[in-house]
Amino acid sequence: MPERHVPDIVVARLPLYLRALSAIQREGLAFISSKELGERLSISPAQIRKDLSLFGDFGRQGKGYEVNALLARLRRILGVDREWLMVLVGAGHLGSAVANYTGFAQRGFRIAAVFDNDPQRIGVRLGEHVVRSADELDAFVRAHAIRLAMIAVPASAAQTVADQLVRAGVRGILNYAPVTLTVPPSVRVENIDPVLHLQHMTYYLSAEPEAAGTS
Amino acid sequence: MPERHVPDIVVARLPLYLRALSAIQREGLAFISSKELGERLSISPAQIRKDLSLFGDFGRQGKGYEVNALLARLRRILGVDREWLMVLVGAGHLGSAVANYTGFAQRGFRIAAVFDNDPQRIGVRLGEHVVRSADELDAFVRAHAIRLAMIAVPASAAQTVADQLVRAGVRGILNYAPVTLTVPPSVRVENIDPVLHLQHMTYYLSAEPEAAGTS
DNA sequence: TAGATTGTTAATCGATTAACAATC
DNA sequence: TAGATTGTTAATCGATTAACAATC
Repeated sequence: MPERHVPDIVVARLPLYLRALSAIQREGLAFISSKELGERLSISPAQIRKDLSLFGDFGRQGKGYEVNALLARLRRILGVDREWLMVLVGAGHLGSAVANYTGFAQRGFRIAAVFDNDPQRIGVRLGEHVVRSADELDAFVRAHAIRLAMIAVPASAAQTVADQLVRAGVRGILNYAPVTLTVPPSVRVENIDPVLHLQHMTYYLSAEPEAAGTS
Repeated sequence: MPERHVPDIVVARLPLYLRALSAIQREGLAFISSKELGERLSISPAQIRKDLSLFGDFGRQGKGYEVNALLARLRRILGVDREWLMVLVGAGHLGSAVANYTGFAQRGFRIAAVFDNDPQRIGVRLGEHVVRSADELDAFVRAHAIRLAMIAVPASAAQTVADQLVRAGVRGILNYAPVTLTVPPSVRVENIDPVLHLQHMTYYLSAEPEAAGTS
């Protein structure tokens, strides 16, 4: 019932809670306290309680949160209590891996079709898909009212693909290409660039030349 | 010379600056202002100036930042002004895609070897690698003083692999498995779980039942 | 009941932004 | 010079944490 302004940074943590709770459910635990959940996720118990309290009172004093109930509620909040259809654009090495990854369907994200503009790849079988021509992308997205897409094309082609997707009605893009996409404010983009993560880590692994001492 | 306490959130933005500046360099621009860089990245100019000023005075009033010089400096700050060797554990669909991705080597991250514990996969050619037995992992990491690793094994095996890597001396792990890893504080972990990003987006794409109006 | 843990408030902490003198 | 943009300070904004009454 509450559902006040939910900061985006809180929304970003909810899937993490969901993932951890799924594991806890598989372990057969019926209740979990914010303390223990926090330990598993390296998040403070206070933060977990505060985040969850934005959406209602799920906990029970003295016991913690009922795992099944909280899982169901989080799925509902995140909108993953149903199946989502996605299109995948790009059938190279990365696109192939994405198409073959079973984790999407397991968690409710089904790839409805895979597209590429390379004649060499069109028609090729990819897991349970046959790669389609990018020419069919617009019609397919419209026909199936697809709202989610994944881009796994080279950086040079990513913006063009994004423009096509947006025009066809896509509202969320998971972008694997190492470029910042420009889209209208009504469209959400999330980026995955593994090199960015590696560079983040090397900062800490590189002994800074001047700053030898810690203090 | 300055190099005061650098917040981690600033460190996380530096690779983004680096990536954008590389593109700007390819376009042939010699100078870029914080205003224009900010527009490309959807980051405020003030934030860019503040972030960069933590590391010194790179800019020139009236002109902006010299692209080449800033690029070189950022590479040095992040520790990517040299090549890093990595090991990749897991040679399934995802591991194969990672092994074949040319973007790592292009940006200075070289995969030195690929490991798997499935006899079916050991010995198989993967891009320029031949998959090795996981039994050799520890010795290899030590022999080559490897500090970075990527985990692309099933969730159920990820923690065990992480433990092995840490014992062998790895200091940074890029984890593709959808689990939270537990490692000593001296080891850094970055996670990539595409489903988490999708769930983040579906929150906004799902019309909340009760919150029909915007206000 | 005694013990444990929630939900929430207030305090703290940290990050972002606005503004502007300095200066290329 | 006039115009543009930096580096930096102070103000604002927002997020995290500590603490505790409420209560299962």
